[in-house]
Amino acid sequence: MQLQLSVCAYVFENVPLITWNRGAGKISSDGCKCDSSSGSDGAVKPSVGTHRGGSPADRRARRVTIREIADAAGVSVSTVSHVLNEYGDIGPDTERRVRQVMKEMNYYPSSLARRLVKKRSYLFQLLLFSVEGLHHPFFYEVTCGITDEVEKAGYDLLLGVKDSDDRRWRDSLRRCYESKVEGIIVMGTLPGPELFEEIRAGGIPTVFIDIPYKGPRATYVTSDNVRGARMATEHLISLGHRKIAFLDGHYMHLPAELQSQKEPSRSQYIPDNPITLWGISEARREGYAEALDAHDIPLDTGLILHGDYTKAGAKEAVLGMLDNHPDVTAIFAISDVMAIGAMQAVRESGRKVPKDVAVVGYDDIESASYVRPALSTVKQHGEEMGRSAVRQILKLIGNPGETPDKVTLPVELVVRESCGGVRGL
Amino acid sequence: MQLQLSVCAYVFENVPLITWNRGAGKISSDGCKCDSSSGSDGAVKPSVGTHRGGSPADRRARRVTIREIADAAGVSVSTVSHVLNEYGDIGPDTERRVRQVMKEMNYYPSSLARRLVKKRSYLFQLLLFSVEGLHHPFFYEVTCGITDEVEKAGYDLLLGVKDSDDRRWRDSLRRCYESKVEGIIVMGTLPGPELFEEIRAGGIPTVFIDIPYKGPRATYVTSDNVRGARMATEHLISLGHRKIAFLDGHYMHLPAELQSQKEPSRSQYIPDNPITLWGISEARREGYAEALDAHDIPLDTGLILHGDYTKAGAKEAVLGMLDNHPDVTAIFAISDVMAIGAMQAVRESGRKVPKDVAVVGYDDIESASYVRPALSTVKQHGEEMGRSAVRQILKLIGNPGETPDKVTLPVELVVRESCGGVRGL
DNA sequence: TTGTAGGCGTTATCAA
DNA sequence: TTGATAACGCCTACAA
Repeated sequence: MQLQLSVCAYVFENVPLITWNRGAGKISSDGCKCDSSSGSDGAVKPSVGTHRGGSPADRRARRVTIREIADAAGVSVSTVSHVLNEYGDIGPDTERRVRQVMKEMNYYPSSLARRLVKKRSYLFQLLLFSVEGLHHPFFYEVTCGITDEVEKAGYDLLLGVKDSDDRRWRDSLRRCYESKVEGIIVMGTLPGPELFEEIRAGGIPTVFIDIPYKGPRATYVTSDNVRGARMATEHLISLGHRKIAFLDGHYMHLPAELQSQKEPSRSQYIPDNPITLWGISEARREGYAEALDAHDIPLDTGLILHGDYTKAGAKEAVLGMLDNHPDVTAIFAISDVMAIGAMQAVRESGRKVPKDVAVVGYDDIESASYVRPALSTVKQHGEEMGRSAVRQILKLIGNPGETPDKVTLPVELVVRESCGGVRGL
Repeated sequence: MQLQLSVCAYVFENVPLITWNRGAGKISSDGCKCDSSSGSDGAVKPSVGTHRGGSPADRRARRVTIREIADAAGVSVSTVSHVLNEYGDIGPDTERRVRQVMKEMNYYPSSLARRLVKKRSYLFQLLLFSVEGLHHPFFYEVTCGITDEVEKAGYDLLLGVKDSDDRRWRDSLRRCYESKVEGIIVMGTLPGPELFEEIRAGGIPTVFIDIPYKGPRATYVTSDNVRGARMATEHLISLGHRKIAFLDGHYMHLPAELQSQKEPSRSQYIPDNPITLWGISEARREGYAEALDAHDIPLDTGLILHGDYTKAGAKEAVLGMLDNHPDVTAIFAISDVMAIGAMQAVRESGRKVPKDVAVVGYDDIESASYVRPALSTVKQHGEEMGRSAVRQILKLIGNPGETPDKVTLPVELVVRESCGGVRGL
């Protein structure tokens, strides 16, 4: 009863009868607009002759326009527009009256019209390329960061999710062009390198998240993957491990000639090259290699595994390795999901985590703190990455001409139980 | 080199010089539009006099318009429009020529303009209310389902995420009104019951996900929470348990007079009432009660705990209960996160899962299969819920007048290890 | 301080 | 089969 009452009160307050009457085809009690059938025009102000009858397929509720507000308030449309946009050049009582009418008539200016006339869409597009059955590790966090920042900047955010192996990704871009979005944020596993070319040709400011591509109007934000991997590896080293396996995911979409190289060197990262391609996978391997190098541990390519970013893939890879390299005492996986698969493999081989084999992951997904032993890992700041991506787009828009450099966010080593380093060795 | 080449090829193919030239302020080689400074008009067709100089702040790349296509192709705008919308009443060579020009000039029709004139936004809004530090259990899946279905229907999706305790949620709705979105999908933990009233007053077709509210233009999709809870509980019963605790989350935003009742009865679910409020929490408790009832097990209110949907809250609640009711042999938690907290509590109390205390959760989050013992749980079909939500909106739009009934999707009991029911007792 | 008029890039309605 | 023209709802000079 309580609730019922308040609902009614609300309706009466915000949906004035004048509107209802119009919608129902009755005679309007104010203003000057009449149905096309009735020619009587006894209104106070005839105003300009742009009035016409209701549109044909008008089954949905009529929307109030600025003109109606103007008529009802007895002022011109520009006056209404000026109070709407707070020009501050409208007389106080005029403004009051206009605002009053707007509220009474439940008026919301059409951003569609506004955008058209302003020649700006105030729209960003978030494009997520997802792999079937594989959660993006921090889509949720990134999304929260993006939406918040986008809203603060006065933009709206369009969301699109596409399967990475869906060949129709060009449609998504076409929609971006038709919507005239002012910026694009791309994340996930790309459907292919052609996307870069398309983005480049499109010319819309684009920020990639965790995808190292820099073009004329495109840049990226990522976290310090080299450092994160190095921290993880060095932590293991500090715990006394020297035979440390590296559990890789898969290669990014690199040009063919780079893909074939199994061991890309740091030199492939060419900051001056407008098209820079260097996957996070490579970055983390680099960090791993750096750590080993710094401690004079030779890099054994036999200890570099590929888990395809899945739990099952990781499990299989680790099981195989444990056979060939029974002396391995630690595994650094570049994703938590693979780390969890690795832990299962270790156990299935009859060993214990972390006593026999220590494991460190990457991402700090929710599960990392739930599994037992709790997974040590490298935490990225997803929300901040999202916020940062939006800020980069804003820069790209405000400063065409110069492309901001990539943003590298700090990471954090989260030591839990799986590396055996909580207290002493 | 390979890549470099293809990029260049692409640029040349799709961004014809004519456009570049214009952008650079040089003389256009075709068409009839000139810079405001130059008055020479030696074009083929003078066409209508709507030409004006470049807009003031035109630092961004000029967008090609339908008029320019028309001029370049030597036809009228309506002809281009007809080609664009496939009216099928254009001569084959005219059409070919127009299409050719569109491709050459890299033309993408403005959906902004189209939407304005069509008086339809082709926009849906997804509104997620998120609680700080609490992931929605299947936001990812739901989102995938929604985006796919939305795109199929020819709509675009606007995304907004708001903190549940953010008082500014009305802003999000205002933006919906200004964008003239045709439908809203709401999910998460609502900031308060006033939202229902606002949604109702707004009159935009709305579908809630897992929030049981039905109004004049609003309905909801959920999964069969009563059945899911009943299945989970009965599974426990079939395993021989009779002292089964129920680990609740918290109450939905119910009207005050309902909130005070600690034990809402089924009768509160009134399908005929336009405003139906019944949280998933209540539904699952109902299923739990049904199961007990069907097996003549008395419901002990002392076994109903509140974990506040967090791991820590659940842990604390279970720890307390284990003290007071040491005879409890099973726990049914209405979220996996709480189930995981419960398992930790059980262990900390010196008991084993599932030997001493069996645990079943709800949601089937990723972690459920990662924890040990792997968590038995009730799986909901998030993606399908998303798809379904979109379809309901489509119905609501196509059929104003009648509001489709709520959609209840089936659930699945996933038996893993935590209930001890994998093989025998 | 307020009003008039033109235009944003489409589609729709007629007319040719 | 094609073309001219009036909206769509708003913003913005410029005029009064």
